[in-house]
Amino acid sequence: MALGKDYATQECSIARALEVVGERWTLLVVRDALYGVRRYNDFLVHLGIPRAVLATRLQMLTEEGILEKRRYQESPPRDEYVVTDRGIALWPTLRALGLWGREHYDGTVLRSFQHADCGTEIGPYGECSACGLVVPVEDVLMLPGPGLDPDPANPVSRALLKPKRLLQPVVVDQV
Amino acid sequence: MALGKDYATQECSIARALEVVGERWTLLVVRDALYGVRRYNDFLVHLGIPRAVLATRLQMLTEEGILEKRRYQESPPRDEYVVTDRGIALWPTLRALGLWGREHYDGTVLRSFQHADCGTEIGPYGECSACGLVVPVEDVLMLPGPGLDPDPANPVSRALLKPKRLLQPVVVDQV
DNA sequence: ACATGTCAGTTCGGTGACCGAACCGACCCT
DNA sequence: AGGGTCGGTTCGGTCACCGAACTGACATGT
Repeated sequence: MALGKDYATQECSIARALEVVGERWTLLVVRDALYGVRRYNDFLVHLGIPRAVLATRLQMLTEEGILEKRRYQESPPRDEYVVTDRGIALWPTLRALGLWGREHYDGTVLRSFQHADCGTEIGPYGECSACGLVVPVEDVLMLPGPGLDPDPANPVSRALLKPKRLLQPVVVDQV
Repeated sequence: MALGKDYATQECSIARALEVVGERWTLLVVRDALYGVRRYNDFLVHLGIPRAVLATRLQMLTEEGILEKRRYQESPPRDEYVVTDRGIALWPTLRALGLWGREHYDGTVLRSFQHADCGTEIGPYGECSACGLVVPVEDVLMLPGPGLDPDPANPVSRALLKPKRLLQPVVVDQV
């Protein structure tokens, strides 16, 4: 994890988790992967992250089994990074964190997440209160909220304005 | 947040949250606060964190309204840091993160969390399946699991072996 | 009176993670 | 041949974090 070493003295699952996803940018990369971002350049544009840091994070997340590197064309060779089950399992954490940030800092809805089957807003543990179950991530519908810039500069942000289910690859229209 | 600046280009509640609690050690300090740790020295001993970093984090968390500094004796003047509602609201995030770490890395239960009223293990939505409700943090009973060292070196870890409710101040026995 | 100990920090020198910008190689198109 | 894209790597500078030492206010023991 970030800086120096690990949380050596800790005997704690939270500390163990933070050793893997606690570094700067890491959770945002996973978030984007859940949103359907898959390509190096799309992560780069959407996150505004230094190139070297992105390369390091993608490699580390791949080694940890959170992303999977997959060749999608041969010439020129191009790989995409697809989120695995282990990465998908981080959704409740990201959802809880997002709700906390919205509640205590944003004060407005930037994105809303609904159960695709019934339209109910997803709760802090990724559950649908109406159906009383944890909604599978692929059944979560992401919609832009009123607080979101309706005309962002970069094409990935623009592609993420369309309502879409999580995990569905994002389609970036070429200019 | 960690390093340099913020996540400037992001319009996202998750990024906003990480600007506040995304730095190294920060979430572990909040975790300890929820466990009932309140004093500088207890945080220091339990976390094994550099003193300067702890001082910075406590000040920042206080400014952000996640902890509250409170004088508990006058001579010598001593303050304790008590978690506020805003900090308590991070419990679902920490719970989700801990479950992920346990599931994917630890493979054993280090601490278990039960509904104090009925002894049922808290579910993945923070709910008590027996009572059918989301358990308020003060009604969560924390118990040591089989994976936890039964005789830790430092007195704070030892005090946290006793079953106790979250938020209840931890009692460290002097030697 | 004086030494010793505790608590809550601050100070300091060294290391290394992160930053932005430039560069690189493989491939494509014209 | 020239220019553009994609997915990186390299590089110098800055800043966060690291551990250890120091400080000051107070309490305790003799």
